[in-house]
Amino acid sequence: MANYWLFKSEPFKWSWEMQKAKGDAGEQWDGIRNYQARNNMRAMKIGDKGFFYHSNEGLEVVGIVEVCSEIHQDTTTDDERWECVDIRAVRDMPKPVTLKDVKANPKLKDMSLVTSMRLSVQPVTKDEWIEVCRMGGLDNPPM
DNA sequence: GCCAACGTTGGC
DNA sequence: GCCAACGTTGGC
Repeated sequence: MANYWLFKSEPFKWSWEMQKAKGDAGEQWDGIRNYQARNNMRAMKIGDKGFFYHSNEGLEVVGIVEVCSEIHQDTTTDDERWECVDIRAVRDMPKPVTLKDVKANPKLKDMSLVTSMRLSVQPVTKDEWIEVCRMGGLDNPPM
């Protein structure tokens, strides 16, 4: 069974458009230098789904991605502590879901996006996944 | 651009 | 192992 996640990126560093340009091959989610975020990636399996969130600018969930590799060394560093997975774009959110929308929804009050604001790779529960997808205009979310 | 939150580092 | 200093993240 798939698990669900949320990947944060500042769009001027790595945007949803750039992610989509990589197509089905995907791209490693590199640059993570935080243990909790890395541990979340270690827990990922191929086929897990995730939200792609624009932080700093946009502040919204703009798309859905899929984990497409096992955990491996982050090739942007020689430091063996830092590993990552590859992700590929699956589809756009028909209607991006903003942080404001998430905060305004009582069902999402325990979501990591609200409670662990600074964590850049977060777990998402199945209920949160379904709810955010619904808000984004996807009644039949990729599961 | 500011600043609160919070993770990491390093001296003791 | 504590905790102050420091650096980074990210919303506003």
